[in-house]
Amino acid sequence: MQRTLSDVTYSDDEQALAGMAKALSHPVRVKILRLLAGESCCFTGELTEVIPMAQSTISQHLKALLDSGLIQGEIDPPKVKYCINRQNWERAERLFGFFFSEGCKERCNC
Amino acid sequence: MQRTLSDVTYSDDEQALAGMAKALSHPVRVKILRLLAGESCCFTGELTEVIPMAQSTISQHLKALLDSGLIQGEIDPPKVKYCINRQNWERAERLFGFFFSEGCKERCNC
DNA sequence: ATTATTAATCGTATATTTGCGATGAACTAA
DNA sequence: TTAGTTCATCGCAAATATACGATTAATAAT
Repeated sequence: MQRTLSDVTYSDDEQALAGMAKALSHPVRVKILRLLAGESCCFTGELTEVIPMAQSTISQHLKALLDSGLIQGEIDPPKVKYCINRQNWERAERLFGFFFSEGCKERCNC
Repeated sequence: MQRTLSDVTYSDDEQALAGMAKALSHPVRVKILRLLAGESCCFTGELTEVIPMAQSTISQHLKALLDSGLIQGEIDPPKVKYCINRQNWERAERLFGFFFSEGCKERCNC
């Protein structure tokens, strides 16, 4: 993308929050996270049984979640067990919690 | 096993959370929200002074934030004052808070 | 009226995302 | 070995997102 103007700079928190939000910005990824987090750790195969999407598409979304750090994969041949990454999950919880709680305080006179 | 594609259904919460996350999925929108929420309500013009992006681009991002419901606009000719929409902001706070707190409880044995 | 200011919208170019089927890689079981 | 299972990756097409400059609309001030 063309960037002829001076580049915008972002704080670490802004980038981290946007990155986490991007991982959550597709409903099927929210659904996958709920399945992984709420019930138990899942294998990819179980996800394809629950979500009517091509296996390759689900694998792509899992990769996006892996890249965000919100989940981790554990090889258990021939399957792969995906789990919530507790550390990053809690970091995301803090980031979003702080973002929403600190925003729009008494100074915002709308 | 072949299955019928393109018929994934999502709950209201899944769609709402993904929609809010999408609004937060670009760092400049996070920055705009922080400016609107943290300091004071801003006019668009003040944003263009702080963020080195074309006015049309910032206007596009503001429109995305408007569509998400996280902000609202108040016409104050010839300017437009954008503010956090408290109601939807708090809804987003609850949605994200619940999502992260309910996920990955004791059942998740990773 | 004319001019200035402000912000939305239009048109365009490019980048990214999304989804699928096909294929490949790694491992197991026979 | 051969065949089967599981999941990642490739290649492609379509949709969406991003960013810009130019233009338009609305209003205020002169």
